[in-house]
Amino acid sequence: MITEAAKDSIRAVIYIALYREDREFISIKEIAQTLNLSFYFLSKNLLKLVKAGILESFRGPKGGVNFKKDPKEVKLIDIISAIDGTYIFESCILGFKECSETNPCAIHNKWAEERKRLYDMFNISVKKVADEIKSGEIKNIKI
Amino acid sequence: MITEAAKDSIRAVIYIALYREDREFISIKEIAQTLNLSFYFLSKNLLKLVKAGILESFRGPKGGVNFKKDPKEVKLIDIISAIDGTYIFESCILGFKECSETNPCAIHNKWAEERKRLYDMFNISVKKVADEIKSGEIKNIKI
DNA sequence: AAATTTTAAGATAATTTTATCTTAAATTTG
DNA sequence: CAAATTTAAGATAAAATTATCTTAAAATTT
Ligand code: SF4
Ligand code: SF4
Repeated sequence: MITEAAKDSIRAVIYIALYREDREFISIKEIAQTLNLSFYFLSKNLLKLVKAGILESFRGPKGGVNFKKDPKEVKLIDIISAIDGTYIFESCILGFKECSETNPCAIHNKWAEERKRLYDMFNISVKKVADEIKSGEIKNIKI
Repeated sequence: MITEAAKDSIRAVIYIALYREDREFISIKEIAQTLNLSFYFLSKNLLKLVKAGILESFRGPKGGVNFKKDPKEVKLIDIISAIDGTYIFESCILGFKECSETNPCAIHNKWAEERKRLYDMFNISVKKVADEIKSGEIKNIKI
Protein backbone atom coordinates (compact mmCIF):
# COMPACT_ATOMS: atom_id res chain seq x y z
CA MET A 1 0.00 0.00 0.00
CA ILE A 2 2.43 2.64 1.16
CA THR A 3 6.12 2.00 1.84
CA GLU A 4 7.72 1.59 5.25
CA ALA A 5 9.55 4.81 4.52
CA ALA A 6 6.23 6.64 4.20
CA LYS A 7 4.76 5.00 7.30
CA ASP A 8 7.80 5.93 9.37
CA SER A 9 7.65 9.47 8.05
CA ILE A 10 3.98 9.87 8.88
CA ARG A 11 4.57 8.68 12.41
CA ALA A 12 7.50 11.07 12.69
CA VAL A 13 5.56 14.16 11.62
CA ILE A 14 2.72 13.20 13.93
CA TYR A 15 5.28 12.92 16.71
CA ILE A 16 6.67 16.35 15.89
CA ALA A 17 3.20 17.86 15.84
CA LEU A 18 2.43 16.26 19.20
CA TYR A 19 5.64 16.94 21.05
CA ARG A 20 7.35 19.96 19.60
CA GLU A 21 5.58 22.33 21.94
CA ASP A 22 7.62 25.54 21.90
CA ARG A 23 10.91 23.99 20.85
CA GLU A 24 12.62 25.36 17.77
CA PHE A 25 13.81 21.99 16.53
CA ILE A 26 13.27 18.37 17.48
CA SER A 27 16.22 16.08 16.90
CA ILE A 28 15.77 13.13 14.61
CA LYS A 29 17.52 11.02 17.18
CA GLU A 30 14.79 11.77 19.71
CA ILE A 31 12.08 10.91 17.20
CA ALA A 32 13.75 7.70 16.12
CA GLN A 33 14.36 6.58 19.69
CA THR A 34 10.85 7.36 20.87
CA LEU A 35 9.18 5.73 17.88
CA ASN A 36 11.64 2.88 17.84
CA LEU A 37 12.69 3.58 14.28
CA SER A 38 16.09 3.43 12.63
CA PHE A 39 17.79 6.78 13.01
CA TYR A 40 19.56 6.27 9.71
CA PHE A 41 16.50 5.36 7.72
CA LEU A 42 14.40 8.07 9.30
CA SER A 43 17.05 10.73 8.67
CA LYS A 44 17.15 9.89 5.02
CA ASN A 45 13.39 9.94 4.72
CA LEU A 46 12.81 13.14 6.65
CA LEU A 47 15.38 14.80 4.43
CA LYS A 48 12.96 14.23 1.58
CA LEU A 49 10.32 16.12 3.50
CA VAL A 50 12.80 18.92 4.06
CA LYS A 51 13.49 19.05 0.34
CA ALA A 52 9.77 19.01 -0.35
CA GLY A 53 9.43 22.12 1.80
CA ILE A 54 7.29 20.42 4.42
CA LEU A 55 9.89 20.40 7.17
CA GLU A 56 12.88 22.59 7.83
CA SER A 57 16.07 21.43 9.45
CA PHE A 58 18.93 22.90 11.40
CA ARG A 59 22.35 21.49 12.16
CA GLY A 60 24.36 21.36 15.34
CA PRO A 61 23.38 21.04 18.98
CA LYS A 62 19.86 22.39 19.38
CA GLY A 63 19.40 21.33 15.80
CA GLY A 64 16.82 18.98 14.38
CA VAL A 65 13.72 19.30 12.28
CA ASN A 66 10.42 21.06 12.59
CA PHE A 67 7.53 22.05 10.39
CA LYS A 68 8.20 24.66 7.78
CA LYS A 69 4.58 24.59 6.67
CA ASP A 70 1.87 24.88 9.28
CA PRO A 71 0.89 21.31 10.26
CA LYS A 72 -2.66 22.44 9.62
CA GLU A 73 -1.70 22.68 5.95
CA VAL A 74 0.27 19.45 5.75
CA LYS A 75 -1.83 16.48 4.72
CA LEU A 76 -0.78 12.86 5.05
CA ILE A 77 -1.12 12.78 1.28
CA ASP A 78 1.72 15.29 1.08
CA ILE A 79 3.96 13.06 3.16
CA ILE A 80 3.16 10.02 1.05
CA SER A 81 3.63 11.95 -2.17
CA ALA A 82 6.98 13.32 -1.08
CA ILE A 83 8.24 9.89 -0.06
CA ASP A 84 6.54 7.42 -2.40
CA GLY A 85 5.10 9.54 -5.18
CA THR A 86 1.44 9.76 -6.10
CA TYR A 87 1.39 6.69 -8.28
CA ILE A 88 -0.76 4.56 -5.95
CA PHE A 89 -3.70 6.89 -6.26
CA GLU A 90 -3.59 6.73 -10.04
CA SER A 91 -2.62 3.11 -10.55
CA CYS A 92 -4.47 0.06 -11.80
CA ILE A 93 -5.01 -2.49 -9.08
CA LEU A 94 -4.37 -5.34 -11.49
CA GLY A 95 -1.22 -3.85 -12.90
CA PHE A 96 -2.37 -3.48 -16.49
CA LYS A 97 -0.20 -1.06 -18.37
CA GLU A 98 -2.84 0.05 -20.81
CA CYS A 99 -6.50 0.02 -20.02
CA SER A 100 -9.34 2.15 -21.21
CA GLU A 101 -11.79 3.81 -18.87
CA THR A 102 -14.39 3.37 -21.57
CA ASN A 103 -14.11 -0.39 -21.53
CA PRO A 104 -13.07 -1.19 -18.00
CA CYS A 105 -12.65 -4.54 -16.34
CA ALA A 106 -15.10 -5.89 -13.80
CA ILE A 107 -13.41 -4.42 -10.78
CA HIS A 108 -12.41 -1.08 -12.23
CA ASN A 109 -15.41 0.83 -11.00
CA LYS A 110 -14.86 -0.49 -7.53
CA TRP A 111 -11.15 0.19 -7.62
CA ALA A 112 -11.60 3.70 -8.98
CA GLU A 113 -13.88 4.40 -6.06
CA GLU A 114 -11.57 2.82 -3.48
CA ARG A 115 -8.60 4.71 -4.87
CA LYS A 116 -10.53 7.91 -4.38
CA ARG A 117 -11.54 6.92 -0.87
CA LEU A 118 -8.00 6.02 0.06
CA TYR A 119 -6.91 9.39 -1.23
CA ASP A 120 -9.61 11.04 0.87
CA MET A 121 -8.57 9.03 3.90
CA PHE A 122 -5.05 10.39 3.66
CA ASN A 123 -6.31 13.84 2.79
CA ILE A 124 -6.28 14.76 6.45
CA SER A 125 -3.92 17.24 8.05
CA VAL A 126 -1.18 16.25 10.44
CA LYS A 127 -2.67 18.69 12.90
CA LYS A 128 -6.04 16.98 12.80
CA VAL A 129 -4.48 13.57 13.38
CA ALA A 130 -2.39 14.93 16.25
CA ASP A 131 -5.41 16.67 17.79
CA GLU A 132 -7.47 13.54 17.64
CA ILE A 133 -4.70 11.57 19.27
CA LYS A 134 -4.52 14.18 22.01
CA SER A 135 -8.28 14.28 22.51
CA GLY A 136 -8.25 10.50 22.88
CA GLU A 137 -6.04 11.10 25.89
CA ILE A 138 -3.30 8.84 24.67
CA LYS A 139 -0.39 9.57 26.90
CA ASN A 140 2.40 8.24 24.75
CA ILE A 141 2.58 7.46 21.08
CA LYS A 142 2.15 3.76 20.73
CA ILE A 143 4.99 1.90 19.11
CA MET B 1 -1.12 -2.72 -2.25
CA ILE B 2 -0.76 -6.19 -3.71
CA THR B 3 2.44 -7.60 -5.20
CA GLU B 4 3.23 -7.91 -8.89
CA ALA B 5 3.16 -11.64 -8.36
CA ALA B 6 -0.46 -11.41 -7.21
CA LYS B 7 -1.45 -9.08 -10.04
CA ASP B 8 0.11 -11.37 -12.64
CA SER B 9 -1.63 -14.34 -11.08
CA ILE B 10 -5.01 -12.64 -11.08
CA ARG B 11 -4.65 -11.76 -14.73
CA ALA B 12 -3.59 -15.34 -15.46
CA VAL B 13 -6.60 -16.94 -13.80
CA ILE B 14 -8.89 -14.50 -15.53
CA TYR B 15 -7.26 -15.48 -18.78
CA ILE B 16 -7.76 -19.15 -18.04
CA ALA B 17 -11.40 -18.57 -17.17
CA LEU B 18 -11.90 -16.65 -20.40
CA TYR B 19 -10.02 -18.84 -22.82
CA ARG B 20 -9.93 -22.37 -21.54
CA GLU B 21 -13.16 -23.28 -23.28
CA ASP B 22 -13.19 -27.08 -23.44
CA ARG B 23 -9.44 -27.60 -23.24
CA GLU B 24 -8.13 -29.84 -20.50
CA PHE B 25 -5.08 -27.71 -19.77
CA ILE B 26 -3.78 -24.33 -20.83
CA SER B 27 -0.02 -24.02 -21.06
CA ILE B 28 1.66 -21.41 -18.92
CA LYS B 29 3.68 -20.44 -21.96
CA GLU B 30 0.51 -19.46 -23.78
CA ILE B 31 -0.72 -17.41 -20.83
CA ALA B 32 2.59 -15.67 -20.35
CA GLN B 33 2.92 -14.86 -24.04
CA THR B 34 -0.60 -13.55 -24.39
CA LEU B 35 -0.47 -11.46 -21.25
CA ASN B 36 3.09 -10.38 -21.92
CA LEU B 37 4.31 -11.75 -18.62
CA SER B 38 7.52 -13.54 -17.73
CA PHE B 39 7.04 -17.25 -18.21
CA TYR B 40 9.48 -17.96 -15.40
CA PHE B 41 7.88 -15.64 -12.89
CA LEU B 42 4.37 -16.71 -13.80
CA SER B 43 5.26 -20.41 -13.56
CA LYS B 44 6.57 -19.95 -10.09
CA ASN B 45 3.52 -17.99 -8.99
CA LEU B 46 0.93 -20.28 -10.53
CA LEU B 47 2.62 -23.16 -8.80
CA LYS B 48 1.58 -21.54 -5.55
CA LEU B 49 -2.01 -21.63 -6.74
CA VAL B 50 -1.60 -25.28 -7.60
CA LYS B 51 -0.30 -25.95 -4.11
CA ALA B 52 -3.17 -23.95 -2.66
CA GLY B 53 -5.56 -26.28 -4.46
CA ILE B 54 -6.98 -23.56 -6.69
CA LEU B 55 -5.43 -24.79 -9.92
CA GLU B 56 -4.29 -28.19 -11.04
CA SER B 57 -1.42 -28.84 -13.38
CA PHE B 58 -0.31 -31.50 -15.77
CA ARG B 59 3.08 -32.12 -17.34
CA GLY B 60 4.11 -32.93 -20.84
CA PRO B 61 2.70 -31.94 -24.22
CA LYS B 62 -0.99 -31.15 -23.78
CA GLY B 63 -0.01 -30.21 -20.26
CA GLY B 64 -0.57 -26.92 -18.52
CA VAL B 65 -2.80 -25.62 -15.80
CA ASN B 66 -6.51 -25.33 -15.27
CA PHE B 67 -8.93 -24.73 -12.46
CA LYS B 68 -9.21 -27.42 -9.87
CA LYS B 69 -11.89 -25.50 -8.04
CA ASP B 70 -14.81 -24.15 -10.00
CA PRO B 71 -13.93 -20.56 -10.99
CA LYS B 72 -17.30 -19.65 -9.53
CA GLU B 73 -15.85 -20.58 -6.15
CA VAL B 74 -12.47 -18.92 -6.58
CA LYS B 75 -12.40 -15.34 -5.35
CA LEU B 76 -9.67 -12.84 -6.15
CA ILE B 77 -9.11 -12.81 -2.41
CA ASP B 78 -8.09 -16.46 -2.63
CA ILE B 79 -5.50 -15.65 -5.29
CA ILE B 80 -4.08 -12.78 -3.26
CA SER B 81 -4.04 -14.84 -0.08
CA ALA B 82 -2.26 -17.74 -1.77
CA ILE B 83 0.37 -15.46 -3.27
CA ASP B 84 0.80 -12.61 -0.79
CA GLY B 85 -0.88 -13.81 2.36
CA THR B 86 -3.81 -12.13 4.06
CA TYR B 87 -1.75 -9.63 5.99
CA ILE B 88 -2.85 -6.57 4.02
CA PHE B 89 -6.43 -6.97 5.08
CA GLU B 90 -5.47 -7.12 8.73
CA SER B 91 -2.63 -4.63 8.82
CA CYS B 92 -2.24 -1.16 10.25
CA ILE B 93 -1.89 1.44 7.56
CA LEU B 94 0.67 3.35 9.59
CA GLY B 95 2.76 0.34 10.41
CA PHE B 96 2.38 0.45 14.18
CA LYS B 97 3.26 -2.86 15.72
CA GLU B 98 1.01 -2.52 18.70
CA CYS B 99 -2.17 -0.52 18.68
CA SER B 100 -5.40 -0.91 20.55
CA GLU B 101 -8.75 -0.89 18.84
CA THR B 102 -10.13 0.66 22.01
CA ASN B 103 -7.95 3.72 21.69
CA PRO B 104 -7.34 4.08 17.98
CA CYS B 105 -5.53 6.80 16.09
CA ALA B 106 -7.35 9.41 14.05
CA ILE B 107 -7.40 7.45 10.85
CA HIS B 108 -8.04 4.02 12.25
CA ASN B 109 -11.79 4.10 11.80
CA LYS B 110 -11.36 5.13 8.21
CA TRP B 111 -8.67 2.57 7.56
CA ALA B 112 -10.61 -0.22 9.20
CA GLU B 113 -13.49 0.61 6.87
CA GLU B 114 -11.30 0.84 3.77
CA ARG B 115 -9.58 -2.40 4.62
CA LYS B 116 -12.97 -4.04 4.76
CA ARG B 117 -14.04 -2.45 1.47
CA LEU B 118 -10.84 -3.54 -0.24
CA TYR B 119 -11.49 -7.02 1.01
CA ASP B 120 -15.03 -6.82 -0.35
CA MET B 121 -13.75 -5.52 -3.66
CA PHE B 122 -11.55 -8.56 -4.06
CA ASN B 123 -14.24 -10.83 -2.71
CA ILE B 124 -15.49 -11.42 -6.23
CA SER B 125 -15.22 -14.68 -8.10
CA VAL B 126 -12.96 -15.17 -11.08
CA LYS B 127 -16.03 -16.31 -13.00
CA LYS B 128 -17.85 -13.08 -12.31
CA VAL B 129 -14.89 -10.99 -13.45
CA ALA B 130 -14.51 -13.09 -16.58
CA ASP B 131 -18.23 -12.89 -17.33
CA GLU B 132 -18.23 -9.13 -16.97
CA ILE B 133 -15.26 -8.87 -19.29
CA LYS B 134 -17.10 -11.03 -21.80
CA SER B 135 -20.32 -9.09 -21.51
CA GLY B 136 -18.37 -5.91 -22.11
CA GLU B 137 -17.49 -7.43 -25.46
CA ILE B 138 -13.79 -7.05 -24.97
CA LYS B 139 -12.23 -9.14 -27.68
CA ASN B 140 -8.77 -9.56 -26.23
CA ILE B 141 -7.53 -9.15 -22.72
CA LYS B 142 -5.86 -5.81 -22.54
CA ILE B 143 -2.22 -5.84 -21.66
C1' DA C 1 39.92 27.58 19.23
C1' DA C 2 38.74 22.79 20.20
C1' DA C 3 35.48 19.46 21.16
C1' DT C 4 30.82 18.07 20.69
C1' DT C 5 26.38 17.68 18.56
C1' DT C 6 23.43 17.35 14.82
C1' DT C 7 21.94 17.25 9.91
C1' DA C 8 23.71 16.39 4.79
C1' DA C 9 25.28 13.48 1.43
C1' DG C 10 26.66 9.67 -0.47
C1' DA C 11 28.75 4.96 -0.04
C1' DT C 12 27.91 0.29 1.38
C1' DA C 13 25.33 -3.66 2.91
C1' DA C 14 21.28 -6.53 3.94
C1' DT C 15 16.76 -7.94 2.74
C1' DT C 16 12.88 -8.61 -0.10
C1' DT C 17 10.88 -8.94 -4.44
C1' DT C 18 11.20 -9.87 -9.13
C1' DA C 19 13.35 -12.20 -12.89
C1' DT C 20 16.07 -15.83 -15.09
C1' DC C 21 18.28 -20.17 -15.65
C1' DT C 22 19.23 -25.13 -15.07
C1' DT C 23 18.15 -29.72 -14.26
C1' DA C 24 14.74 -33.15 -13.33
C1' DA C 25 10.36 -35.49 -13.77
C1' DA C 26 6.16 -36.52 -16.22
C1' DT C 27 3.78 -37.05 -20.40
C1' DT C 28 2.98 -37.26 -25.32
C1' DT C 29 4.43 -37.91 -30.04
C1' DG C 30 6.70 -40.21 -33.66
C1' DC D 1 12.12 -46.45 -27.24
C1' DA D 2 13.84 -41.78 -28.43
C1' DA D 3 12.79 -37.12 -28.92
C1' DA D 4 10.13 -33.34 -27.76
C1' DT D 5 7.10 -30.77 -24.66
C1' DT D 6 5.64 -29.09 -20.42
C1' DT D 7 5.50 -28.45 -15.33
C1' DA D 8 8.49 -29.00 -10.75
C1' DA D 9 12.04 -27.61 -8.01
C1' DG D 10 15.62 -25.23 -6.71
C1' DA D 11 19.75 -22.38 -7.87
C1' DT D 12 21.24 -17.92 -9.38
C1' DA D 13 20.91 -13.13 -10.59
C1' DA D 14 18.98 -8.49 -10.94
C1' DA D 15 16.35 -4.81 -9.06
C1' DA D 16 14.07 -2.37 -5.51
C1' DT D 17 13.58 -1.36 -0.80
C1' DT D 18 15.30 -1.02 3.69
C1' DA D 19 19.12 -0.51 6.79
C1' DT D 20 23.74 0.96 8.17
C1' DC D 21 28.00 3.40 8.00
C1' DT D 22 31.31 7.09 6.94
C1' DT D 23 32.73 11.60 6.13
C1' DA D 24 31.59 16.37 5.75
C1' DA D 25 29.37 20.63 7.02
C1' DA D 26 27.06 23.60 10.24
C1' DA D 27 26.17 25.08 14.70
C1' DT D 28 26.76 25.14 19.78
C1' DT D 29 29.27 24.50 23.98
C1' DT D 30 33.25 24.71 26.74
S1 SF4 E 1 -10.37 -1.43 -15.90
FE1 SF4 E 1 -9.56 -2.98 -14.45
S2 SF4 E 1 -7.63 -3.56 -15.36
FE2 SF4 E 1 -8.19 -1.62 -16.35
S3 SF4 E 1 -7.27 0.04 -15.10
FE3 SF4 E 1 -9.31 -0.31 -14.27
S4 SF4 E 1 -8.97 -1.80 -12.62
FE4 SF4 E 1 -7.16 -1.89 -13.91
S1 SF4 F 1 -5.37 3.00 15.35
FE1 SF4 F 1 -4.19 3.95 13.65
S2 SF4 F 1 -2.11 3.35 14.11
FE2 SF4 F 1 -3.41 1.95 15.30
S3 SF4 F 1 -3.81 0.14 14.02
FE3 SF4 F 1 -5.46 1.58 13.60
S4 SF4 F 1 -4.74 2.77 11.82
FE4 SF4 F 1 -2.96 1.79 12.69
